[in-house]
Amino acid sequence: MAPKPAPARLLAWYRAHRRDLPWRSTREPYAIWVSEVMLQQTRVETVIPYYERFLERFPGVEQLAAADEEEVLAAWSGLGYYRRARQLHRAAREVVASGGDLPITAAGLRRLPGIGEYTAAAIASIAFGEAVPTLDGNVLRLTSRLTAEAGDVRRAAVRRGLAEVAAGLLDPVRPGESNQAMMELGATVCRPRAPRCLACPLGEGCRALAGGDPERFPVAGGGRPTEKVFGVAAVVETEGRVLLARRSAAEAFLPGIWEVPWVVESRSPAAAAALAGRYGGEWRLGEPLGKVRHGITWRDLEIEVRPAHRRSPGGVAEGPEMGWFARSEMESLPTSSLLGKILRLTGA
DNA sequence: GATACGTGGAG
DNA sequence: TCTCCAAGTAT
Repeated sequence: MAPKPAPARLLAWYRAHRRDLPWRSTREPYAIWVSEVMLQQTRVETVIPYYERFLERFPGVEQLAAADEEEVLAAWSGLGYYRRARQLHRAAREVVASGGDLPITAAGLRRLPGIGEYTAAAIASIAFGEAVPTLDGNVLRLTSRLTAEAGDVRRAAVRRGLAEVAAGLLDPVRPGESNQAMMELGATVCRPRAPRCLACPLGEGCRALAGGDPERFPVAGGGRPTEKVFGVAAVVETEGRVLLARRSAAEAFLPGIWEVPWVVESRSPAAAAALAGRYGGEWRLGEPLGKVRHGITWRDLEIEVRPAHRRSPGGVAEGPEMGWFARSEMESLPTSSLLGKILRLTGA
């Protein structure tokens, strides 16, 4: 007899091991919606009491829409990410204004404030039976391990591939239950650390388990950890204008981005001296921050970079273009987040 | 694609 | 104490 297909094994496991959670005893769209928004980046145990109190206070979308924002926020107080409460409230008013029923497809739900890709799929599959996979953190981890996905899961293409894997685990007749089964499996068995692979119904086909180190997945960050490096930035300011340099378009990393001249080099006094010498300053590793000499503010920086993105000393300063810009002008330039940090550190 | 957004639990 | 991060979304 052939072994049961994966979607069936998954469902069987879920029915035997699922936790009894308040929102699992209903398929009412509003209740599912509230639970899914509350569960965004928030632990199940934390959500439970909030969910029960919220539904008692606002039993349906009409009551929620009729409430003052202040009341809604009060009910949310302590849960965190308060934008969720405001957007849920706003969305409830939109729903009531357009008839009182939630959109029944993921695409329709997706247009409501506070409902992103995940939440739209969750509500559509659980409350309305649409066969769309939910790619939350749990499912991402589960599918990346099943396939031993080596690509960075922050990349859109990799995530699309994992969504395909999740779609393959869906029972088309019970997509909501399948999705919850994947999330439950990810939360209780395929955990971030110390996964319980012996208890996993999908262990037989899991490539990460076969590889011997499931915790290696999901891969984020190009496969290599970030490293702390020490560097220095030169904020050269004259008459209210700041000297910026731009990389050549030929450079692979951040071409065309304006930056203050800076170097990044792992604990290399030589590199620091080279830059300091170029601008006539004197600088040594470990000196206090914000030293000003002749209009030049030198900033020590400790930042995290990926080894693949390490540039040679003075990489930016050696770019083909240099220019002076008022701080107000910089808002319209393509700049890196690092520039913003540096300018904030050096004040107005 | 990187970041900000809140809080509390686990290792 | 400290880091990581948990059923993400919006910008």
